[in-house]
Amino acid sequence: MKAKITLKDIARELEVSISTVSKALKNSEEISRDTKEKIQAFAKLYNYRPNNIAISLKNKRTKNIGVVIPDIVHHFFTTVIRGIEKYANARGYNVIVCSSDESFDREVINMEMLANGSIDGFIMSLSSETQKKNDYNHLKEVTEQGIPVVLVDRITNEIECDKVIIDDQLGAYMAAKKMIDQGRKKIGIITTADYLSVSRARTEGYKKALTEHGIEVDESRMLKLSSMDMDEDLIRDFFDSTDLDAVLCVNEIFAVFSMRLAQKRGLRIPEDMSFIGFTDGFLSQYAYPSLTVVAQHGQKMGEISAQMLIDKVESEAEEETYQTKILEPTLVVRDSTIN
Amino acid sequence: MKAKITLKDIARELEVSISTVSKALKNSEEISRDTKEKIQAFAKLYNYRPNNIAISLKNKRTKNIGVVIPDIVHHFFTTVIRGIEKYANARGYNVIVCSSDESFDREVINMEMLANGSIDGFIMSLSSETQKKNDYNHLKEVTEQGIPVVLVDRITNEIECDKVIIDDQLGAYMAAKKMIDQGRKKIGIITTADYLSVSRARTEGYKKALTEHGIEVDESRMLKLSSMDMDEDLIRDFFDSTDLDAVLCVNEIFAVFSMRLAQKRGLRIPEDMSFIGFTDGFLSQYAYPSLTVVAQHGQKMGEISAQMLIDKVESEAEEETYQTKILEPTLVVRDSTIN
DNA sequence: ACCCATAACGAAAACGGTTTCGTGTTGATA
DNA sequence: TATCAACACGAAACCGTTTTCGTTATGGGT
Repeated sequence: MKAKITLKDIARELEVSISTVSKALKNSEEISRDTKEKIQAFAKLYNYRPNNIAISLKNKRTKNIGVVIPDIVHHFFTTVIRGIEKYANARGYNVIVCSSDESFDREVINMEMLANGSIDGFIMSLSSETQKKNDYNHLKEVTEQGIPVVLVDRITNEIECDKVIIDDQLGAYMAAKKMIDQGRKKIGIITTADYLSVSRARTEGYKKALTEHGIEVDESRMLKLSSMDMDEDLIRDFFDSTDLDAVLCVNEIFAVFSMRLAQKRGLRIPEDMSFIGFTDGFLSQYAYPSLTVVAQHGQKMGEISAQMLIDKVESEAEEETYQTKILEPTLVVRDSTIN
Repeated sequence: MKAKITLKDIARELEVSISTVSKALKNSEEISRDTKEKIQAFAKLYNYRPNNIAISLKNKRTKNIGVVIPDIVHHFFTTVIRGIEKYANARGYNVIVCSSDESFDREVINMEMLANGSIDGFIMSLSSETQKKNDYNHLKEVTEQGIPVVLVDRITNEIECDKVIIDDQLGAYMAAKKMIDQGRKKIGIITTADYLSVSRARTEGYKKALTEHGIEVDESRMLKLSSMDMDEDLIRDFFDSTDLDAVLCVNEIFAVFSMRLAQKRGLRIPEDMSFIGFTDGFLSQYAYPSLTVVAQHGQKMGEISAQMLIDKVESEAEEETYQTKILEPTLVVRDSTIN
């Protein structure tokens, strides 16, 4: 086991000072050709690498960014992470991932763990519990310390910071309109409670599309689940008690499960009933029939978030200007809708 | 913006020395009751938190663990990450996630980025390119520096370190046997090239089950894709040219896609053809029909890896003993097989 | 009055770098 | 020969902690 070599080791071995070694390795003009070559050769030979921690302490820059998301396993969030990771790595940053598991407490704990020097900034998506409690003091504390934050997808207006979202309302509108254009009249929606920013927006888009096209919004056609977790019984009851010819779902799991329910009842998809979900994941692609979805471009959102964050981290400027980037969703048409 | 407060700030403000503040905050017996109370109150008031980076530099311990995996979006790996993150967090560690994207170069770069003090140890799953090249010098360098490594799922015998895998051969054996017990005779397998440790083991398990039950292994019933990426055309050709009544697939995507192909050809599942995949993800649960799978218990694997790593990191002992933990897979029977 | 243990605190080194500011040695110039 | 710039390098501060090892008082014991 050969231990890591430090500047001090090189200095001792070559009988020069630490500063000389440091400068030589940075190819400083201050050091003579001979000395530089000697030191650089020695460093190469012993595979010298500067200690990141020491550099972080000196620069007060860690080149780490903290990512706090509600769920690592959910497809959408994994694509966001991939986007963040990809962009961040390209700029020499590492990504520390923490899952809040939709829990307020875990979100707070994770942020506190990271906020004491471990990271240069946060990218986060609020846990459902946080959105429900509407308590953002942990975010306020962090921003007040001057740590940049980018909120992505699940955001709040209570915090002033950069934000990246897709236009959920437009996405739902596009989906509902697609169904309307296909002649559907009895369009249902399976969504979650309104405290989730994205669900609220999607529900609004759905309503807007209906009213704009002269279809009355019927509350009995709207199922609001209490969380993003699957509740098979509630969905079953909903299908039993409601007469529908199209269903919009706020995620792909609800949609695919609903399709199976419909199929088991002998309905043909999309002839008898059409389906559209949110999130363009494997489930949608490989479901049978394949699912038409509103694609959220998670990877793109991740990349943009990372870019906004790193730009802010590296900008000297003290300007307190924040922007909200709104991406346009895309309707990916597959076999669960006509056409 | 209230900047972070340091020991020095407290010391200056209270007109004591830095050492006194440090000791007082650790409730050292050396410091008088009065002084401690005063300092602790002040620290609480100004919300003092020690700087992690400084502590890391001092202790040569970061409380970070580096995770390098081939793909963040793949369901199995996300469950592994979740397990790691869950366990690590409970023990006060953070998780730095890097994706190698199945690329050797990215794997090397990521490890080098992290190996210079940023982490206390690695948990990794080899990229397919690495397994193909069979080049593990980057791992050797890291272990030689005394950085603990735990390999998970995609492992190699070339490196001595702790390992966590599931018994892939057994998993495939169980799956094939299930099909045989149901009277299937023409059992195919869709797998990937043998350089992937897991695929090799699965193929062996499949062969073993067949030969043990008097079924001849027919190479024409074995499709070996060059990578984990979906190749729709090759699978289509395979189905066109091969007479099968059951198919084992090394992941759930291959399986679900294959099921759709079979369905499109008018075959009934599981009556005419049965399917079993690996990885118990959403796809398997919500496919139609739902897919029987060999569950790999990714989260459990992650937790165990994290435990092994952290135990090693925190153990003073210089013992060079490594263990390989082999988990048993579970067959999750659903509707793509009879029963 | 002297010795010494003890309590309470501070100085300083250390972790591994970066960077500013000397400083001693050249050689050229006036 | 005195002056001075340029060159090549070293000393030391600094980032924020922890920790060892003093160093003062104070008071008790004799």
